[in-house]
Amino acid sequence: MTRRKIPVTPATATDVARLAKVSIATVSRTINQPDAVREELRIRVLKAIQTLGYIPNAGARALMLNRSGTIGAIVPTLTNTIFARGLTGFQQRLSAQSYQVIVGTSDFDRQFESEQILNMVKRGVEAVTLTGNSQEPWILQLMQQRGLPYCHVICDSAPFNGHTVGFANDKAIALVADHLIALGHREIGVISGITRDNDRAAGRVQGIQASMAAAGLRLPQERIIETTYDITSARAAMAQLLEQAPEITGVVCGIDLLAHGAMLEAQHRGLNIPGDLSIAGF
Amino acid sequence: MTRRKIPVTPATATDVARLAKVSIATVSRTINQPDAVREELRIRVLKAIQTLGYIPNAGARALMLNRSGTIGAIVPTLTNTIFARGLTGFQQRLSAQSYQVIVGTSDFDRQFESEQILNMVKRGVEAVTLTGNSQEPWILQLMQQRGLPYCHVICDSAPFNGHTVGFANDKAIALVADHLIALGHREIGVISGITRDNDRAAGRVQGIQASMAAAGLRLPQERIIETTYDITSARAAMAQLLEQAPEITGVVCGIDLLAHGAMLEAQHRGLNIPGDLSIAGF
DNA sequence: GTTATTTTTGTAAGCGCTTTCAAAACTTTG
DNA sequence: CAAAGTTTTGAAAGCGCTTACAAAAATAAC
Repeated sequence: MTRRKIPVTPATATDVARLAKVSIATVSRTINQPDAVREELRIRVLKAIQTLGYIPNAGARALMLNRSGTIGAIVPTLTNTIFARGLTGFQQRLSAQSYQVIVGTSDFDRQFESEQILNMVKRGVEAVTLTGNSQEPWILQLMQQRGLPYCHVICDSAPFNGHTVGFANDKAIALVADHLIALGHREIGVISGITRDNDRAAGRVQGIQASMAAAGLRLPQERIIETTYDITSARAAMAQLLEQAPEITGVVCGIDLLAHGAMLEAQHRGLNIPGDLSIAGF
Repeated sequence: MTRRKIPVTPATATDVARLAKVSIATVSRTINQPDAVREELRIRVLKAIQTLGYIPNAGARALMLNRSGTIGAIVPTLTNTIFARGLTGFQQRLSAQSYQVIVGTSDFDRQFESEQILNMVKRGVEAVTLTGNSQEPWILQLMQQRGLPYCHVICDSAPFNGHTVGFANDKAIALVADHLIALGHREIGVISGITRDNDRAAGRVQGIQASMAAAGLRLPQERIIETTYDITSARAAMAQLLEQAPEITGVVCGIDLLAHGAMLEAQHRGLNIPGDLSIAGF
């Protein structure tokens, strides 16, 4: 079995230039503007690239061009399919423009989120997409000062005149609550995500509150349960809600996953849906 | 409202040095080895960094140190929670070592996967984790030649003596099939992921085949349905399987998601589980 | 065959950073 | 207080690349 020689340091443009007996500038040109190089030399260079297994160093390139070709995206978590899907689409779209996406997960923690963004800035991302609008102000200001474009997603307003793509979480879920009220429900509970550092979750609770207030209904604190986004916790939240407010006839959930858990728990308790209880997701 | 001055080009170490009236070397040292700088100067530099909003350029740093501080991870898709979870853990662990993870999705396409890896190599990742072992050989060889560490995950063997972390997909799922056979099932169907470019899926089908062969059972082609990983397709696959082989009494599914879909379809058809039909996931 | 024009190539500077090496500034010592 | 040792600092090189600019080569015009 022959042993292949392992070059410790990968070939650089200089190596290619030497082997092809051209200047390093010609190597750069054959890669970036092939038409500007006479065919003879171009072929020599290409051959040298081939034999050396040369791969251009994107970092050095970015340093010269002041363009990294990367875009950052912050999502709370990858385990929620809605974000995973969104990210996938984002990636595919940008990949077509030969941009690479750097993803960061904030895990619903503002401070950690800022760190991630800062890291991206260090790495020279050319733009950043953010989930929601509850970032720490300093990191947003930092991006603005640097003229680094960024965009808030899944919300309709943002500090510092930030761009947004999304909808009004409160208004949207209010429609759900309105519907439940129209059906005659008066005692309504809420299962929400953790609202701390999560403007989407907080906005939705507010929307429900607004809808109920408009209908002259009260939504006491014990009818609002916050929980993490997983089935088990959602079930527990539902259990707690039924414990604290057995009189409720309707439940509005911040996201579908929570509604799923709520339904499981209701089913487990022998409650009939929608006979005994209405459960709405979002 | 005062208008804040927007610096078009972010501050560099040189700017900091000028403002703090020290050499650029001292700036670098204050950041990387603060103890080597006299307190007076260090404070001056720190203050300058503050006022200029200086953020070190990670690319330039990587260029000098020949270390990018990034690690690549390729997964087939983010929409499968198993990968999303794995990635999250991976990220968190490496984040603690101040490494940043660059994720790429192959979408179960070898060629696209190679492109993603190549991109990572250009970007100077210090290591790569791969899902499965069915990468295109050239890209693996390329990494080996560069002495770039990589590791195959969720499998137990790999070309070119690659490192692996995982289990034998065929052996593992064979246990499932063995169990079904032990329960007395003789007519068994399989719902698998698309085996093309997916060694895990292929290995699992092989494992089931081996198990059945050992028991003297046959697994004809029409009892193996391949499908994409989503509930709707899984249901359709189950429908097709029941169509083509109504005599089956047991179904082994490549992953739990497929089993879920299969159960929904069975339920929809009024089949009793496990009375009429046994369905196993993985 | 000159000269003017166009195309192709190489030289060299520099992107923002780290680090060696030597000079400068302090501390000890005798 | 000078000599020797120790610590702190800056000048300068260079990581791998792109690109203005000038030099060289090829082509066109006379």
